[in-house]
Amino acid sequence: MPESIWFRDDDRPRRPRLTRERIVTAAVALLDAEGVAGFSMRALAARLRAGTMSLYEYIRSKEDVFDLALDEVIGEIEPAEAGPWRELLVRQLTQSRQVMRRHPWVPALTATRPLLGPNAVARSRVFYSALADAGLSGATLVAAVGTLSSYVNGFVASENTWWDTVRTPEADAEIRGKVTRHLDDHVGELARHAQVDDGDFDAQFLLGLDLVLDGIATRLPPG
Amino acid sequence: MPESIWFRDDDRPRRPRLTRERIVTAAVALLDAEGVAGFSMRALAARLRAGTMSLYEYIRSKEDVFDLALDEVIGEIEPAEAGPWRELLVRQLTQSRQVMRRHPWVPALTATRPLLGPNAVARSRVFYSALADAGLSGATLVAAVGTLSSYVNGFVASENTWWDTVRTPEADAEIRGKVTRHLDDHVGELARHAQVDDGDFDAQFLLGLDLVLDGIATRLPPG
DNA sequence: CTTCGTTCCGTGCACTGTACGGAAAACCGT
DNA sequence: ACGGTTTTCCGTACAGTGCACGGAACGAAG
Repeated sequence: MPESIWFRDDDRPRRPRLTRERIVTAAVALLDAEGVAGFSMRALAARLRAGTMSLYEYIRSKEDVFDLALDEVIGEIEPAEAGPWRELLVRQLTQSRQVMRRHPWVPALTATRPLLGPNAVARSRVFYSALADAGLSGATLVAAVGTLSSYVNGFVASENTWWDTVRTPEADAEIRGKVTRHLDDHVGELARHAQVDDGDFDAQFLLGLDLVLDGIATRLPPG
Repeated sequence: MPESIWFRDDDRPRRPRLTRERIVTAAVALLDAEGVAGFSMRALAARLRAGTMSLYEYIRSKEDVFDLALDEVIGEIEPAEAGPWRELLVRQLTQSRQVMRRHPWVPALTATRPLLGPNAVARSRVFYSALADAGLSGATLVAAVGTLSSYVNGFVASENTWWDTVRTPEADAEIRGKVTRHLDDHVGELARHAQVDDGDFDAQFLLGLDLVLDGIATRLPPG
């Protein structure tokens, strides 16, 4: 009795080789490995041992895949739960940065497309409600949230491009020196302590974040 | 006497049809008209009424063109001269935003590549010296500058993607409503005053900017 | 077994960036 | 005026892209 209920799996009456999930997972892996430039539908299909056009049963276009992959990795950010607004936001944003470092292609994509996926809006709500609880509302609330996410995005974007310029296959030290000298020549000693010098991005990140948070704090109602 | 000194132009003994400048100008125009996705070397060459491969006498790759076009439009930002640090920065950043609105492809490109062109570093120096004069230095100075440029980039990027989603050929109002409702459903009334509702980006921009500047102000030495 | 909807995918098309090598033109020394 | 060199121009070609189309293979239902 092979078709007995005990041997069937009614959760998935159809069991296609491909699924949207499998595609998205593979897309994230491919983007991690090759970057946006190295990403192609053919390479994605190859990774899944499938024909290229099979993918199009599950997604409408390459753009779709980008949107899905983006929301997928945004899902890796676990929403912070409770705590004072400031610590909560620091935790949340630190995690965001970690995710974007793990998936360096994220800032490039977020710059082009609106983030409307379920995970994105869920994370966004964390910011809104944290700051609303703290006492913000209206346009100020929107400005605060926007500023915070702009900050993470911008910071990690420049962090990534810095590693990219330095991590080029050859000439690790040579290029590093070249760029540093280039900047030194033109910006002068003002940027002496720029990331360029030491790559201490962790400290810089928290420093800038504190700055923004201080700005937000001035907008909070007294108490 | 056609070769008389009065009819010659000794400034340019060689006078090629193409020049790097002409290419860059055309590239900016093409990017303005078609966006990053619609930009191609063939289209660029066509705009210059030249063969595609002629371009490669003057630039090494498409990436080069992007870098040059980027620095070109950054040059449109006229460096603010004097004045109290805060007004100066507001002026400078407002101008940056205007330029990025005029050339909506800028945020997408800055997210990927380091800004090392002459105009970019010149503008960057304006920020550094303004804040240095105000009393910042070291890592705090770097953090402040980074935060400010992240803010403009991020703000305009989301501003642009918003216009893109809404300005889609068909269904101006329909899509607008769809997205608004989508966000309303998930983020709830917290974002009621989001850009989504009214598109009053100017006010929002200044609001967020003030927030960041307040944060910076807390780092200034007393006096 | 037939029918029908789903899944898979080979082929083809228009288009991309750019390597290569040759034609044409502009310059220079005689 | 003429040969040689260098600079400018670009046609062709190649490997790659996203995806439209239409057919094959398969599973479930009648």
